[in-house]
Amino acid sequence: MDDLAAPPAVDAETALADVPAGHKDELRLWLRMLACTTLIEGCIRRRLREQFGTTLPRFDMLAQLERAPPEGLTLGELSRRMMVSNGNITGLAARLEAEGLVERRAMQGDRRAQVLRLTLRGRRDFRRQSGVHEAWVAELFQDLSAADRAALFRLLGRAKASVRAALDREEAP
Amino acid sequence: MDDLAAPPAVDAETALADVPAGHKDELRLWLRMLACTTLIEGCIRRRLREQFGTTLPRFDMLAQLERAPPEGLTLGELSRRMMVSNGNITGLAARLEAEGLVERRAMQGDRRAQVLRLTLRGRRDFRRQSGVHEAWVAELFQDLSAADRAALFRLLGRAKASVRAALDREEAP
DNA sequence: GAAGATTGACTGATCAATCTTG
DNA sequence: CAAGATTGATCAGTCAATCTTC
Repeated sequence: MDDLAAPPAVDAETALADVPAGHKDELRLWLRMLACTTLIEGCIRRRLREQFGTTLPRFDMLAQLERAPPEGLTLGELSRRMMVSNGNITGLAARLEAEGLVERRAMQGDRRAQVLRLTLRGRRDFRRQSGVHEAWVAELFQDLSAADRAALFRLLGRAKASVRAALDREEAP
Repeated sequence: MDDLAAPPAVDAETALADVPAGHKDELRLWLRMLACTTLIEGCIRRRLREQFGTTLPRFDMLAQLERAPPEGLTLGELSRRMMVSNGNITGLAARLEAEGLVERRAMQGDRRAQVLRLTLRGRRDFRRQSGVHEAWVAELFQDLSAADRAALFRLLGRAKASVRAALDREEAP
């Protein structure tokens, strides 16, 4: 049985009909952004599983490696680019290596580091998936006008800058 | 995409058969939205852990229950509002119940369903956390002008509608 | 049969601790 | 000591199967 068969009639943002005043606007903005992202992410995860038998983190790792320099990336660099922890990368890389989609080499000049590269099969698998994935995303946004998409892109850029600034303030007071 | 071995006529696949590959901007929009959300979520998760020793899913469940009717919510209703699977809710509720933040009752009239409510302690804990949480979010967006926040909120609403429309098309062709 | 909930196997994510190398 | 990577414990999340009740 599919637990998530019926799309939710109510989500976190919609359910926030009545929060106390204060910084309610920012909170509503955040909840709407989160709801939007969660919807898209859930759809893409489901389709990746149904149509390719894979998952989003695996797809992401292949995507990072595909657009990386041919010599590959270290696990640490992957960790930073994918914005996940180091330990997470270790396990993910191990699974992909076991399936022959990725290969690791010792980095010359630094015997602590490992460099990860796509194998031929990994590259082929990813290429087969990425075009379809791109079309899914386009389909999800198709009811949004080009002008709205452009405006949204720009505003998200500013939002990201605002968040990064806050994080910088946090660690350098 | 594989032109030859066309799988059975799923609507999604038909739609992406004729993709003229100009969808890079939708992909960039999605990746930026995801990055923005991930940044904020990571910050909030970290602060919840550091300052309150709790996690985002726990906080979310308490938040849903706090603004729910006094008789509480069923696990299924929580599942829909939090946009996570039923099985996930079961475990989460069990952990919160074990700590005395939440209590469950049989629903009268339907012996399949369980109703979840905040305990007094759960309500007190959540109230202590939620104001601070709201301030965190406001702080993260503080470099964004009120006009930009309003515009972003509106555009995210349209984006969400577009995604929901695509999901509806998917299951009712 | 359908719906609410639970369970089990699994992937994935985090942190804290550790090992190795620089 | 610092940095790269790995390990172990724990929490979350999914799906698929199952049980009970409607």
